[in-house]
Amino acid sequence: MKSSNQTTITVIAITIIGSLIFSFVSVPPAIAFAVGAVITGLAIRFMQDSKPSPEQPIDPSQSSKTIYVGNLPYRANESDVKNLFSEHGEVFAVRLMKDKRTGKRRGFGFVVMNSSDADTAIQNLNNKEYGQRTLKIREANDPKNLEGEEVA
DNA sequence: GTTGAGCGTT
Repeated sequence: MKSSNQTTITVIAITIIGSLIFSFVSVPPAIAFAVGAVITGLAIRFMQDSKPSPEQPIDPSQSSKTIYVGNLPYRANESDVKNLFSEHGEVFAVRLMKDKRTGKRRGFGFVVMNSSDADTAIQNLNNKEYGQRTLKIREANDPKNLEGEEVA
Protein backbone atom coordinates (compact mmCIF):
# COMPACT_ATOMS: atom_id res chain seq x y z
CA MET A 1 0.00 0.00 0.00
CA LYS A 2 2.17 2.77 1.28
CA SER A 3 5.27 1.13 -0.09
CA SER A 4 4.27 2.12 -3.62
CA ASN A 5 3.65 5.66 -2.44
CA GLN A 6 6.97 5.70 -0.73
CA THR A 7 8.62 4.43 -3.87
CA THR A 8 7.00 7.17 -5.89
CA ILE A 9 8.02 9.79 -3.35
CA THR A 10 11.50 8.36 -3.29
CA VAL A 11 11.89 8.63 -7.05
CA ILE A 12 10.56 12.15 -7.11
CA ALA A 13 12.72 13.20 -4.20
CA ILE A 14 15.81 11.70 -5.75
CA THR A 15 15.10 13.51 -9.00
CA ILE A 16 14.50 16.85 -7.31
CA ILE A 17 17.39 16.67 -4.90
CA GLY A 18 19.71 15.37 -7.58
CA SER A 19 18.69 18.16 -9.91
CA LEU A 20 19.20 20.79 -7.23
CA ILE A 21 22.62 19.52 -6.36
CA PHE A 22 23.52 19.26 -10.01
CA SER A 23 22.36 22.81 -10.69
CA PHE A 24 24.13 24.34 -7.71
CA VAL A 25 27.38 22.50 -7.89
CA SER A 26 29.24 21.42 -10.96
CA VAL A 27 29.51 17.76 -10.31
CA PRO A 28 28.90 14.82 -12.55
CA PRO A 29 25.27 13.72 -12.63
CA ALA A 30 26.20 10.37 -11.21
CA ILE A 31 27.53 11.95 -8.04
CA ALA A 32 24.54 14.25 -7.79
CA PHE A 33 22.24 11.30 -8.13
CA ALA A 34 24.16 9.34 -5.58
CA VAL A 35 24.06 12.17 -3.06
CA GLY A 36 20.37 12.67 -3.66
CA ALA A 37 19.74 9.01 -3.21
CA VAL A 38 21.66 8.91 0.04
CA ILE A 39 19.91 11.97 1.40
CA THR A 40 16.53 10.62 0.43
CA GLY A 41 17.33 7.28 1.95
CA LEU A 42 18.36 8.91 5.19
CA ALA A 43 15.23 11.05 5.18
CA ILE A 44 12.95 8.07 4.71
CA ARG A 45 14.86 6.12 7.28
CA PHE A 46 14.42 8.98 9.70
CA MET A 47 10.71 9.18 8.94
CA GLN A 48 10.28 5.49 9.59
CA ASP A 49 12.32 5.68 12.76
CA SER A 50 10.23 8.55 14.04
CA LYS A 51 7.94 5.92 15.55
CA PRO A 52 10.46 3.81 17.35
CA SER A 53 9.10 0.70 18.97
CA PRO A 54 10.44 0.42 22.50
CA GLU A 55 12.06 -2.75 23.56
CA GLN A 56 9.43 -5.35 24.20
CA PRO A 57 11.37 -8.48 24.94
CA ILE A 58 9.13 -11.41 24.23
CA ASP A 59 9.95 -14.28 26.48
CA PRO A 60 9.73 -17.53 24.56
CA SER A 61 9.22 -19.32 27.84
CA GLN A 62 5.80 -17.74 28.14
CA SER A 63 3.41 -19.17 25.59
CA SER A 64 0.17 -17.33 25.17
CA LYS A 65 -3.19 -18.95 24.75
CA THR A 66 -6.42 -17.39 23.56
CA ILE A 67 -9.54 -18.02 25.58
CA TYR A 68 -13.08 -17.58 24.39
CA VAL A 69 -15.35 -15.81 26.84
CA GLY A 70 -19.07 -15.93 26.22
CA ASN A 71 -22.26 -14.91 27.96
CA LEU A 72 -20.70 -11.73 29.18
CA PRO A 73 -22.93 -9.01 30.59
CA TYR A 74 -23.42 -6.18 28.15
CA ARG A 75 -22.22 -3.69 30.67
CA ALA A 76 -18.91 -5.45 31.13
CA ASN A 77 -15.94 -3.84 29.52
CA GLU A 78 -12.43 -5.01 28.79
CA SER A 79 -11.05 -3.74 32.07
CA ASP A 80 -13.54 -5.77 34.04
CA VAL A 81 -12.74 -8.92 32.14
CA LYS A 82 -9.05 -8.29 32.47
CA ASN A 83 -9.36 -7.80 36.19
CA LEU A 84 -11.45 -10.92 36.51
CA PHE A 85 -8.97 -13.06 34.66
CA SER A 86 -5.99 -11.45 36.30
CA GLU A 87 -7.08 -12.99 39.56
CA HIS A 88 -6.35 -16.42 38.15
CA GLY A 89 -3.37 -15.77 35.95
CA GLU A 90 -1.36 -13.40 33.87
CA VAL A 91 -3.53 -11.63 31.31
CA PHE A 92 -1.78 -10.43 28.19
CA ALA A 93 -4.67 -8.94 26.28
CA VAL A 94 -8.44 -8.73 26.27
CA ARG A 95 -10.53 -8.25 23.17
CA LEU A 96 -14.24 -7.70 23.63
CA MET A 97 -15.92 -8.11 20.30
CA LYS A 98 -18.30 -5.36 19.36
CA ASP A 99 -20.45 -5.05 16.34
CA LYS A 100 -18.44 -3.37 13.62
CA ARG A 101 -21.49 -1.64 12.20
CA THR A 102 -23.22 -0.26 15.26
CA GLY A 103 -20.33 -0.58 17.69
CA LYS A 104 -22.53 -2.21 20.26
CA ARG A 105 -21.20 -4.99 22.36
CA ARG A 106 -21.99 -8.51 21.33
CA GLY A 107 -21.47 -10.03 24.73
CA PHE A 108 -18.45 -12.13 24.09
CA GLY A 109 -14.77 -11.73 23.65
CA PHE A 110 -11.34 -13.23 23.87
CA VAL A 111 -8.69 -13.21 26.53
CA VAL A 112 -5.04 -13.93 25.87
CA MET A 113 -3.27 -15.41 28.85
CA ASN A 114 -0.31 -17.43 29.78
CA SER A 115 -0.70 -20.96 28.57
CA SER A 116 -0.59 -22.56 31.99
CA ASP A 117 -2.61 -19.81 33.61
CA ALA A 118 -5.17 -20.06 30.86
CA ASP A 119 -6.22 -23.54 31.86
CA THR A 120 -6.35 -22.47 35.48
CA ALA A 121 -8.50 -19.48 34.64
CA ILE A 122 -10.80 -21.61 32.49
CA GLN A 123 -11.24 -24.12 35.28
CA ASN A 124 -11.85 -21.40 37.85
CA LEU A 125 -13.94 -18.99 35.85
CA ASN A 126 -16.06 -21.23 33.66
CA ASN A 127 -19.71 -21.25 34.70
CA LYS A 128 -18.81 -18.53 37.14
CA GLU A 129 -21.49 -16.04 37.98
CA TYR A 130 -20.44 -12.62 36.87
CA GLY A 131 -22.75 -9.66 36.54
CA GLN A 132 -25.73 -11.95 37.19
CA ARG A 133 -24.71 -14.03 34.21
CA THR A 134 -23.03 -17.37 33.97
CA LEU A 135 -19.79 -17.03 32.10
CA LYS A 136 -19.01 -19.42 29.32
CA ILE A 137 -15.29 -19.72 29.15
CA ARG A 138 -13.52 -22.05 26.82
CA GLU A 139 -10.38 -22.40 24.85
CA ALA A 140 -10.56 -20.49 21.60
CA ASN A 141 -11.29 -22.41 18.43
CA ASP A 142 -8.71 -20.78 16.24
CA PRO A 143 -5.56 -22.72 17.06
CA LYS A 144 -3.28 -19.99 15.80
CA ASN A 145 -2.37 -18.85 19.28
CA LEU A 146 -2.23 -22.26 20.84
CA GLU A 147 1.33 -23.03 21.68
CA GLY A 148 3.14 -25.60 23.65
CA GLU A 149 0.26 -26.97 25.62
CA GLU A 150 -0.99 -29.35 23.00
CA VAL A 151 0.75 -32.65 23.30
CA ALA A 152 0.13 -35.16 20.55
C1' DG B 1 -32.22 2.98 26.48
C1' DT B 2 -33.59 -2.47 23.53
C1' DT B 3 -31.16 -8.27 22.94
C1' DG B 4 -28.74 -13.34 24.89
C1' DA B 5 -26.52 -17.93 21.09
C1' DG B 6 -22.22 -17.65 19.83
C1' DC B 7 -15.68 -18.15 18.31
C1' DG B 8 -12.60 -12.09 16.55
C1' DT B 9 -9.27 -8.45 14.98
C1' DT B 10 -4.66 -6.43 12.61
